[in-house]
Amino acid sequence: MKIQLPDGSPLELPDGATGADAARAIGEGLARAALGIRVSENGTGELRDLSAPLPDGASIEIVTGKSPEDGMGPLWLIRHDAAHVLATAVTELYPGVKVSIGPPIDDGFYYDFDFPEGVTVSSDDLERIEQKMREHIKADERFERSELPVAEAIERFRAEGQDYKVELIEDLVRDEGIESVSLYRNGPFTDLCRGPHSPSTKRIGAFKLTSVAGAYWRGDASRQMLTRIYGTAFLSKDDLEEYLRRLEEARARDHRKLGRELGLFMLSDVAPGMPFWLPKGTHVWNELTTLWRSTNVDRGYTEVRTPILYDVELWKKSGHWHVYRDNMYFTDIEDQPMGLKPMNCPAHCQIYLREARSYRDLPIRFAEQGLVHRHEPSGTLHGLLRVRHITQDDAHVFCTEEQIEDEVLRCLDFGFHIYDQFGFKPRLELSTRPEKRVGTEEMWDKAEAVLQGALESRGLEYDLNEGDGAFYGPKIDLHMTDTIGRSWQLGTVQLDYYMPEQFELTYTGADNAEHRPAMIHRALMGSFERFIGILIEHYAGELPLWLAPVQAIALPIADRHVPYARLVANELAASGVRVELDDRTESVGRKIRDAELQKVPFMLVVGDKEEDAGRVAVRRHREGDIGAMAVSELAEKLAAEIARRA
RNA sequence: GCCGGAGUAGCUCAGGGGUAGAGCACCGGUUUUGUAAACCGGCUGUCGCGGGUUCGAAUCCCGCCUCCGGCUCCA
Repeated sequence: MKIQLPDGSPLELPDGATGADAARAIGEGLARAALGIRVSENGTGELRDLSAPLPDGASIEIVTGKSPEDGMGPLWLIRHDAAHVLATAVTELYPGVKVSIGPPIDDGFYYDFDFPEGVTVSSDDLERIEQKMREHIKADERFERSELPVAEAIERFRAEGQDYKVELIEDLVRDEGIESVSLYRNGPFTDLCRGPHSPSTKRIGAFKLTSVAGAYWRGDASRQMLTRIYGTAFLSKDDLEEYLRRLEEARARDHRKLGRELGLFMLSDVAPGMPFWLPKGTHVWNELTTLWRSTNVDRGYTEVRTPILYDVELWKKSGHWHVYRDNMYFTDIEDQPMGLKPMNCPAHCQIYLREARSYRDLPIRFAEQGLVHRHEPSGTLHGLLRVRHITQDDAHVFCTEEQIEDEVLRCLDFGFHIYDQFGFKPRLELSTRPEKRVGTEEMWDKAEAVLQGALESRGLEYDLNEGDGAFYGPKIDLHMTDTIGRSWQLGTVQLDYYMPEQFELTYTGADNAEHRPAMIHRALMGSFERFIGILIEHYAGELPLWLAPVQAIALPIADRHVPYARLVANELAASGVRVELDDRTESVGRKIRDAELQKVPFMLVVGDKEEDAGRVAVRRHREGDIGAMAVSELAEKLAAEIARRA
């Protein structure tokens, strides 16, 4: 048989030859380094076991530690291996444990177990499990693949009490009509597994179990809670250490830690999920508000303010009572049931309804820094990134059918304009019609086409999230990741045909007939809370000058320089700079250190020399001394930089 | 909400049935400082909350709250 190598050259092999044979035919070194093989038949490549026979005429590529990862590469293989070794160790250490699934993931792998009644595993147990895993890796056990008819496989796993495996096979039979399954054995452990695997356990260069967590079987909250053990594996010890070091650094950028250290906000047991904004954090918030307000004016929005508490009848009409009640807070006022708003749309509809609207008025764009409350489950709260008190940079655009496309594009462009300001590169997601929805198929066809068209007309990459739209319309979401890679939705642009219907919004057309406007719901930053949280992590607390709570601090060298330092501070303040004065009786080294730790962009050191010359010695955060300049020159420079929002 | 872990001074953390500790912060004093921590002294606590066991509980047990990591949810 003949196969083709990546450089296009052919390789002749005996019939029935395997990937391992091919590697050996190319070279002993390659054979030793080989972890897997990528086999392409008819153009589609697939990662396979080295032990699998090669099809005649295929193109192959031996996967080694140096191969690109590209979705499924060397790391995928050894992490998959490591998951099996983890299950091997756990089944040995905990007799009676049931195994479920254990895939490789972005940064490592996990395996989900159902431990016998009364057995709990905590992070204290990980070391013991790692020890056992090391034994199996040291023993360099081979991964051996075998196939078994479905009936036999079910019988086997049932006999072993491995109910989850039985369920998996039964589902594979039902959904894919398979007749046999593949099993992989390494040492004493055999697992139902599609593969592929590297040749043996020793290929796992370095690994570490990282955490224990709960996870529902099949991601279904109504089913058994399993114990998930997370780990990570790399080809070398150095890679592992580098990864752990990066994780450590990432923790230092955590907005919750920085928020406390920099005095931006606080959280308290007396109001879980509802941040308190400290004076410094409030400056950040206010700067963002100024940006928000001016850009909304620039783009034709008018600002409104609406109540946060409404008669429950409104929520019944809007549909929230039916679909969103569990996420809302209710109270009675003089026996009248009221609900705190979880969204601003019904409020903006009330304003729309206040007067008769003409097609000449459209589009009408109401923007509000809208305060909504949502009952987020207690276990999901997370600093500023998941809160119950949410201040949205919300807006609703009421427009005609013909205006929708243009308005959607304007929303997106507006969003990118804001994100550019911070150097954010959001990941885009298009969510389409969910199973539970309102409106006609034609409406959905058009709405989805409009959103997709908007993305494509801007040449934007996006992930399609089928069936995940709002019940009233599809949406485009803007996502950012936090410091350890968790994805958070910030902005959203949604097309809504439902709310105008519910509230009977109308406008008079050129034909003098009544028409129904469409509604675009959009929040671009998403919420101030979440946006600032991401902002803090993005900048690692080193906010750009215009956002920095304290933009400059005057540092007198000795007490006798305090009056001059105060003069300097006053002059800067008069130019609109947020400036402080450190008049403590401390060494200048101490004052600098404290200002550096507070990440103050400009430190202004003043002593005899500066006072005599009417100048300040300027020190830039992290850069150090950048030389002396006249106070007026500095004031001008800072004011200009702040105005540019650079 | 679910699973696991944690909660001791403002912060970071030690202690683990018998008088509550350290460093930093804070306060007082001395030093008057030239680009990342001057020196000396002092203060600081419902050991998350409630109940129980005990002669005695921060420590053991039960319930609750909050936080952390996941999962579900949200989007």
